[in-house]
Amino acid sequence: MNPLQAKFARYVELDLQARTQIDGLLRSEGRLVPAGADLIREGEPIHFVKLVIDGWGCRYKLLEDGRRQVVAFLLPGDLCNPDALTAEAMDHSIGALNDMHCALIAPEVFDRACLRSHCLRQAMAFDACAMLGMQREWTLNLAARPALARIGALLCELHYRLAALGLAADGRFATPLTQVTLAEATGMTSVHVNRVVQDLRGRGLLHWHGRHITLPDPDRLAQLSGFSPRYLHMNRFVPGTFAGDPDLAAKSPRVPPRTESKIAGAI
Amino acid sequence: MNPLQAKFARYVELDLQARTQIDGLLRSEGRLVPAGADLIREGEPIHFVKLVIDGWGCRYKLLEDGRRQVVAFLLPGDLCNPDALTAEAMDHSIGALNDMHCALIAPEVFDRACLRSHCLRQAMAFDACAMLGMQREWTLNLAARPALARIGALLCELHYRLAALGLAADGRFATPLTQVTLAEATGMTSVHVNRVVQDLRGRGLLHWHGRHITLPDPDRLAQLSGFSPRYLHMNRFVPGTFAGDPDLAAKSPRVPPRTESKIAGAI
DNA sequence: CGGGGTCTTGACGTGAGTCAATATGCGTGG
DNA sequence: CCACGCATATTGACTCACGTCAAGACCCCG
Repeated sequence: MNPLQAKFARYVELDLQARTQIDGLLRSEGRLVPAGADLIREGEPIHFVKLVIDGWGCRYKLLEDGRRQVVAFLLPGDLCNPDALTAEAMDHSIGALNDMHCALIAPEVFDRACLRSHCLRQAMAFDACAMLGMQREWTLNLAARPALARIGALLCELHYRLAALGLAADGRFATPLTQVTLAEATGMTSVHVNRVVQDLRGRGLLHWHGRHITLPDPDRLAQLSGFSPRYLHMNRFVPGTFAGDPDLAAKSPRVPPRTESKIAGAI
Repeated sequence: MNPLQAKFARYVELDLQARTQIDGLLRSEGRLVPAGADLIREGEPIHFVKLVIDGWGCRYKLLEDGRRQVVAFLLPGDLCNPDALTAEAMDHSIGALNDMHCALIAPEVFDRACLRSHCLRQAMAFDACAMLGMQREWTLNLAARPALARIGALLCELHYRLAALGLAADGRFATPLTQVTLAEATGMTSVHVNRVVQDLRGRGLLHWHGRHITLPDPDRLAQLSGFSPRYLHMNRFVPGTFAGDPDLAAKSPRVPPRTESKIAGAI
């Protein structure tokens, strides 16, 4: 099972037609991007739809002062440029966190595949929703949550996404993250990331040694961090890991309580 | 000229067919959402594609502690739920900042219009790029910029988007923003927003009285705030306001300098 | 065995939050 | 036309989460 198919199957049930088209896409030319290198840079034209097959990447922007801000993580199965046919120049850069295998898909090929399968089109639409949802959630995290919750929520999201791909089990997953990268993503200093990480360790919510992370109690971490996976739109995925509790799925889609606004109902 | 058409014309040249389809969409049932009310809430099903005709809205999420975080502003011509056919439940809420007129478009009608015009499809794709781009830029703002630049960049973006619609001239535009709303959007206290606003006033970069904002020197504010409109993808728009300088368009698409990474080229 | 990237730790500085009081402006009803 | 009342804006004093700086420790890899 390739990662794109694994992810898409979390959105909708894929029929044979869709799986065939996906397989077709996967047969595109491949590319190895070494750790630390860029897949594409801000301002460059977009020639291919790129798909992460293996390894992690990140979307980032450089600031005036040279710092870099990571605005998204790319995991296996993630599309780097679904908008190849539209946008003519990148408004951000994409870098590899570890050695990263990508498929380079000609935009026309990509488009044709979408035309040929309704399921695939649907899955792509879900994926776009999820990307926007993640970005919005990330905006909220940075704006509104204190350091501990911020890091906690990021770890929960990564864990959830990886679990959906079958790349995490029992709260454990391999990762190329460093505390510096985490700092670039959370808008904090690596020094402060370090202190927060130790705090999480102290609370028994995180084991992180080298290239492996374990979340011993994802539910508690999620609660502490205000993480709820709704924005990922993976309707067909309820992680076994997140609960011995079978009612989790039922409890989860709660609407946060709203202190009554002066004007009553929504439309 | 309706605002949707005005915006889309900044992405691509609209042919007659596209303009006809857009006019068709605009004839949908309308709705008035009073200031402070919600258009739709997190968790609710999506029945319509909604288009802001007049007034301002915002996307927001509520936090555990009751604060609300604004993650995007919706201006005339903005689509609230282009994903109506895909996502079954909202992962955030949409509220009106002032009295807001919306068109409620049946998803099938929306879809049909897109099918019938290639231009329209293209414009929609651009708009999706822009929405993602804005969200990423906003992520970066919150994570990496100090309060003054954060507010500056937001004001620049709003000004740019409004100017593209013809709703700002000479740096001046009408707005329902309050310092509280601005605080909810920038992840700051309204107290601190106030101090920053006064700082901006003191520097002669902002006039803000009641429901009108003027940016006396948008270029300088943009530079101070690190704002560059690339991420808005409005290729066919170079604001007169942003420059007596006709070379601005040529200068603008710069790639920020990159301190040489250990591993050389991008692909 | 050495070296660079990574992680830790401590002392100290500061931007932004908190709390709380006061002003200002505006829409409404008298 | 004026008075009241609420939303919004402003101010000052004090606190604190997180940044800065700098030194060391660790650890994997060649």
